[in-house]
Amino acid sequence: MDVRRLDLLRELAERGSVTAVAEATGRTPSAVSQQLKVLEREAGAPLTERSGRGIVLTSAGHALARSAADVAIALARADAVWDEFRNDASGEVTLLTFPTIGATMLPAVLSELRQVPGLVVRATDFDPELAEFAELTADYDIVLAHTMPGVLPWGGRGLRVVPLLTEPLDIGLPATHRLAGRSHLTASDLVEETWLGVPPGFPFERILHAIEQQGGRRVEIAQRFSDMRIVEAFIQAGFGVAFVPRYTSGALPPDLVLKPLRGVPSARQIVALVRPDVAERLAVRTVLDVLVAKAAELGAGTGAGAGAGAGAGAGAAAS
Amino acid sequence: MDVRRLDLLRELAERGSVTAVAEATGRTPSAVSQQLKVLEREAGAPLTERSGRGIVLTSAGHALARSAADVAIALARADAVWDEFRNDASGEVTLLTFPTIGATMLPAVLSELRQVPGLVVRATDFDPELAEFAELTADYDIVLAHTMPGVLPWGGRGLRVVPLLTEPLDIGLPATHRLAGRSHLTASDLVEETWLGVPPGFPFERILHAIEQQGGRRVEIAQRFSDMRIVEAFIQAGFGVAFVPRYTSGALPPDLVLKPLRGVPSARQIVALVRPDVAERLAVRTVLDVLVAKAAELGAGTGAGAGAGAGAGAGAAAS
DNA sequence: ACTGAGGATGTAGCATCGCTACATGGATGT
DNA sequence: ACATCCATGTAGCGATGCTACATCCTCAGT
Repeated sequence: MDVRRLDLLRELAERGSVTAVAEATGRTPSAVSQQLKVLEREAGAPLTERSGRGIVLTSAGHALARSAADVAIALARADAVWDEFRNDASGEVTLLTFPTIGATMLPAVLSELRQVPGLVVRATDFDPELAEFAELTADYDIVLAHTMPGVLPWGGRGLRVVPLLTEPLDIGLPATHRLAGRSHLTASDLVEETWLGVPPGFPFERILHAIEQQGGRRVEIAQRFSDMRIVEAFIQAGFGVAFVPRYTSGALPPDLVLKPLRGVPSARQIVALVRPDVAERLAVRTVLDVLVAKAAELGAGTGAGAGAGAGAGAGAAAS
Repeated sequence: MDVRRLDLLRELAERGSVTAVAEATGRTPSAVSQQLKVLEREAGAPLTERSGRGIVLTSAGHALARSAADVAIALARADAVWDEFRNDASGEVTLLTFPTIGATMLPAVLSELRQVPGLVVRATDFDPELAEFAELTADYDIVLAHTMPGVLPWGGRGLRVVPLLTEPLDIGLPATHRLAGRSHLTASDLVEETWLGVPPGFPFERILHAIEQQGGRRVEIAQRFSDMRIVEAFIQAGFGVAFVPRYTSGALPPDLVLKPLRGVPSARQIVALVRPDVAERLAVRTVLDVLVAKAAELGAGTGAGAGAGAGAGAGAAAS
């Protein structure tokens, strides 16, 4: 049972096609196919079977791929222990962020990480639909994701989920709005309003549904944007009200006010998603630690607590 | 960090010399040396340093070797999971036994294991001194060892210790002996006797010291044998008394009687020693399970309990 | 039904890598 | 001083894993 071959099987389980594995590992599909064939011969049982144009893993294949993941973890841990021993957190860590947190928290995180010699963080932004977050861990070491509390559609995949922040979602209003003087708002205040929503499939939607349910009627959604900057601009311009995350919106324009929502739990959970094997890498854990710490600062600044285990070392976070 | 190279380092940590690793892995010393050199280059720090004719691991080398052991465990576990999946416990398991248990328990164990298709057990006997047991795990998958309760000189090495049996050590007397009618004996009964001992360094010695201490004088040791057959023959012939293990002596000659000792704890602990990585192998675990079960039968037959966790699956035993 | 695209898998050849065989050099013990 | 033991260099060979190219199969679109 060669490790490199097992690793290929693990990749196949994650990516689903020989071609994808080949691309991801910088080989030709032929090479991957050959190695899988050898592995199959060594294992003594069929691991894949054809399905339409592609292939799928047999149950035996899945079983073996699971073990392969454990091996990958052990191997990554060995690397990590070694890097710790040498106190060397160098290496490249790829990170995918969604826009809001990328704008507010990431600069501080990266500037702190610049202190670590040899550590290179490559960050990119992208605002995927909820379901896609997990898939992206195949291509990025750390994926920052946001979702509603209690809704964790990943995790079944064996991903490590590091909680960063539980962030309240306030209601953004123009300073001139009739509700702008209130200390807080309720569902019934808001069902009359025109809303700026998010594209279908994005996390915020559920809360709006809760408001509709409690307010007793459907709200009108005038526009749908995923980019907060645009939303803020539209709020200012009087096109409607919208959810605005309390901490990660950065400096708000003076004519835009945030009001907490009462009676409807409105918060988003911000987490980092990491594949368990890459979570072992010292460089990755270093980045995660700083993320957790900075997120805690952000949350502590206004009183609301961060997710959990801030500063406790992300390596110890549950799966 | 290549796994094969890490494995070589692990072997080096265990065996202590390049030549020994080369022999054990069926290569030339040159090949081993080259691979270690490459590993060192990859790791970026010296792993070994010369010491006289040979080499020793640096502290960095030890650290990495420890991780290498973890990787080996994960890899062996992957194999085991796979074998379980296929319900295939085939493979060769080498086993080293000391004489008494080899004569009484092993035949039953091996005949039961003959039922398992593809499983080949190669057993050898050898009665090493206490300290050597651990070293032998480098060359044998399972090493049956005996020691006094509480004395576990191994374990620090990271070996898995599977308890099989706690066996009382009775006093063997000729049927014609003045003490042969007693239901049990005490230290003071025995200090007057001429003894048949074991060679220095063998486990039984400590109990004899305890008897001397409680009896208030030194006993006379006429002969020293490690082989129980010889001891029994000498007891019969009236040369002295000796410790005789209660369960593992097989069919005793009619003119030899066993009397329990009171007041001095006299028992030996029989355990199986296994390297943690080979302990993961399904074939090895299968053999261990049968060993544990048969040992429990042996102990239960006369009322005294076996060590612990009989039949609970040896894989779960503590390290 | 025909055709093109996408995906897996064979075949031949080539480069890399890990091994052996042999030689070298330092440390040890007689 | 010499023989011995052990680690380590060097040259060369063979296995192994890759690429390039070709083939086959399935699905989708016209």
